[in-house]
Amino acid sequence: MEKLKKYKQIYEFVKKKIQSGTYPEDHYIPSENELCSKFSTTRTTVRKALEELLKEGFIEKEQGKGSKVIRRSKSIGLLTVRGFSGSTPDYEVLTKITKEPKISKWDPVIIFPLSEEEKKSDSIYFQRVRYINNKPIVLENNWYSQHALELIKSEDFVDGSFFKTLSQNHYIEIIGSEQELRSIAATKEVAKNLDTPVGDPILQISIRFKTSRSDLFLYSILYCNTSEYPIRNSYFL
Amino acid sequence: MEKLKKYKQIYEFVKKKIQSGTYPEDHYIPSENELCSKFSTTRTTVRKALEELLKEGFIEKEQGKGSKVIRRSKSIGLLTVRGFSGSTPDYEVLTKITKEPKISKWDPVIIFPLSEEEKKSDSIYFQRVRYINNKPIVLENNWYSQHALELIKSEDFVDGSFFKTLSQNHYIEIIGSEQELRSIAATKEVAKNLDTPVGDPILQISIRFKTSRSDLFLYSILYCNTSEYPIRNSYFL
DNA sequence: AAGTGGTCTAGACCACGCG
DNA sequence: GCGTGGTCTAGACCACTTT
Repeated sequence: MEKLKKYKQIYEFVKKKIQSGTYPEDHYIPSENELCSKFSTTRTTVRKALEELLKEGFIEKEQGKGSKVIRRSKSIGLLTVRGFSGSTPDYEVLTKITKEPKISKWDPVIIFPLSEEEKKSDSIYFQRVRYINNKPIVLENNWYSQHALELIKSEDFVDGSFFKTLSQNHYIEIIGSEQELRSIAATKEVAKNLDTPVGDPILQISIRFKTSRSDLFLYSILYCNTSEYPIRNSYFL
Repeated sequence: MEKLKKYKQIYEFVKKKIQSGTYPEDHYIPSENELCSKFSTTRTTVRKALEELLKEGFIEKEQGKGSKVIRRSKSIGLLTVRGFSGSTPDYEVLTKITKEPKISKWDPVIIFPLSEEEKKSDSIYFQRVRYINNKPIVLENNWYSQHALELIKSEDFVDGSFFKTLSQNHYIEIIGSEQELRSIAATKEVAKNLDTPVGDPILQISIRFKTSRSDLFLYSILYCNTSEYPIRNSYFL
């Protein structure tokens, strides 16, 4: 799996230009036809790339005018397939591993039904805290099945990113996710990690990531302090 | 605007079959090629319809096998373009208007920037409570600009649905939304309407709906009691 | 080998915004 | 009138799953 799909190339190209500021906020990106000639492809493929940028809230489309870079507000665009690192705009983001990956029992807080193979196997579990501008904002618990993928130590994470590691070292891609959202009161553990009073309202996001390997799912439970950085989501078409 | 777009026809066709149980949970729907011949169209169009069903969590795709109806769990699939009525599975849903549509000032709780025309105009405001199985689950505040659309009385809502009214009587379609999620403590008003203690964790969803009329946006702020019915979201590809 | 969904090509016509 | 994005056609080849 060496070759990047064409629509992914276009997606990455435009995304980088946006993130680097080459395409500034509120400005129009090149038209679909221009991107077509630039990448020697057709509108179907270009539109597929733009559609993904649309879903992730990087651009918005205006019929008859063009596609415009969205003015990014102070909030984190979660709720997309990609993990945390791919979803925050330009804040200073920092991740600390609070519990190293280790073999453990499946935690009953996981609300998604496990497959038979997963149930028979133990899980690999690790915990991280995500900081934005030096404040702890998200506590993240992660599990995956030991039968499907070996234990990966956190020092082996590529650029500190678990998803990037899966992609580059194991050729595993995330192809989708299901999420369930609840508002809960901070437990002692959540409060301690997010430096917030016990009982404060916290957004709990339970996620099941689907991967390109049909026997491997990733399960995450995020606890988000949304008081300063709410979660963003957009939906089009 | 009489004619329904073809991909929308296919979308509605499959969605109805799923909701009526003709395509049961966990079963495969007709293949893309079958749908092509049924509707005398090409895969591009069929795939566009299925993509929307995918985004809204009605189906999932399995490469090499087919598209399967998703087993629906006890949660409300919000966070889509469509409003509440289009997003809950098969529970008994009931809506009560708690504040009739009337002209009022814009409420500063709206986090989205208003256009100049909107600022110059007053807003139409109404409030509803959504019940699932006779429990109040969502308190909904809604605004839109008076300059863009007249006041519509709640007794004129088609099937009690505001969005259906817009579509059928005013030819206005919802084409997208932006959302921002926060976990908050229930205020007195929220607590009273949702029959829950003051201070309980509540999921607040602020939404800006884009419509086919470029000068008209709909603004909603939902307060959701997620303790029994969490909010669902899925994301693919 | 046959059928499925995933990607892609090379066009077409339409609705919309703007000068 | 022209360029933009929105919809649609009619194919092609690929990767994957099942028989």
